[in-house]
Amino acid sequence: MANTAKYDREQVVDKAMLLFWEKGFHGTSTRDLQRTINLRPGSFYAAFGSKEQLFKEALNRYSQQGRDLLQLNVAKSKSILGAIEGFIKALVLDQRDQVPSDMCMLVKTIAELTDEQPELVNESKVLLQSMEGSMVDLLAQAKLREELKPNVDCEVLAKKVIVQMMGLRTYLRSSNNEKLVEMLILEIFDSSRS
Amino acid sequence: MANTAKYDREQVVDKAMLLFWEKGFHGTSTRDLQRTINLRPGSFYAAFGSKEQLFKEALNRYSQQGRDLLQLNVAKSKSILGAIEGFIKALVLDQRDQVPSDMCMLVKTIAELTDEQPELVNESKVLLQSMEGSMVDLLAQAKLREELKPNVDCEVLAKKVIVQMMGLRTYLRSSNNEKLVEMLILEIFDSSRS
DNA sequence: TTTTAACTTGATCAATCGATCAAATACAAA
DNA sequence: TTTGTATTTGATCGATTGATCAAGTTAAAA
Repeated sequence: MANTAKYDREQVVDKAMLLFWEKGFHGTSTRDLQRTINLRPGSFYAAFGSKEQLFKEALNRYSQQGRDLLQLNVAKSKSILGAIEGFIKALVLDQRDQVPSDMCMLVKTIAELTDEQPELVNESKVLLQSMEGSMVDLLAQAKLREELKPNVDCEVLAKKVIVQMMGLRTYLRSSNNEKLVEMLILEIFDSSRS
Repeated sequence: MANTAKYDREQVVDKAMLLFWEKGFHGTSTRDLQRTINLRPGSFYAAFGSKEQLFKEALNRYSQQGRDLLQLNVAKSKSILGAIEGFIKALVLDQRDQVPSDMCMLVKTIAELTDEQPELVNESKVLLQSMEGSMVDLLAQAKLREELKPNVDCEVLAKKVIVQMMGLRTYLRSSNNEKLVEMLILEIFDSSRS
């Protein structure tokens, strides 16, 4: 009936995500994008509608990658807390030289954008909430396994973990002090471990 | 000998700073700026040279405001730790409805910009370092006054405080959870107080 | 093999970007 | 009051922005 697209949508979104992650929404031009993903304007707008919609898709792709990394660490670690620590270390330190920014793309987005892009700000907030939810679930499991003190509030602890991750990644970007960041990652659960 | 400028440079930089703080470097156009500070292009470029130079001046103005707020809290508080807590509360919570963003302008800048604006990224890092230095000095005073446990490393604690501030302001932006943030501010010195 | 609809391509749109400049204006010094 | 110069003004620069579109190309369905 018709011609078929010659590009792989997943690969394209992935490349766009990396560029957006590095340069931000306003710092990335549609021509940057089109060159990076090797699509001419017609194909670009037929596939994604607008720069904003592609960014939204990139946010979700980014978030999915984060979930995958967390799942990977849960699978390969014996303890839940060890898995979370491994996840944070991998995300914040080990992946450093393989990704375009030290900072979380969702954080970069809520930091950069205003009410002029409400959908993108909101999507980032929702995805961060979702990550916090996954953290709550894992900590609840850790509590069942008696890895945590019985009086620990998992929802509060999850929020603390997210706050630490946000702070540590930002601090790493500003100071490049890996030693300190590694130390503080290991301290996250210090007062909650059983 | 000549005509004299009709604008107050400090007021102009202050207004520009607020706009940059809200919308970021790429999100703020020179026309936005010129309208906000009521200067025509000629005066604008005669006074500041470029958008980038004005942004740099705005960063320093922002940083000076932060130092002033810290100094104010030191002056009106009996204890050093109380002063730092008061400063953080004022900055993160009380000022919320009077400033254009929940987040630190220096953090927003290092989050948004790349090697394409090395001077602005570097200036932000330097100013953050300077704030950390002030924090070290205050904590050293607190230690002398025996507000801190004798084994506390002031330089490490200062870094922890900065990490917390970065994390908490970002988390507040993403979740709007003032209650939690207030609680976590009060916990910052929990394990260091004598 | 022909048809037909989806996809690709490159030119191009109006709007806006950061920045420049000549002319008009205004004020301090002579 | 006149002179000289710094400032102000608005037009305008070339480049780039996000996005549109018609023409050309491709491949699945008939």
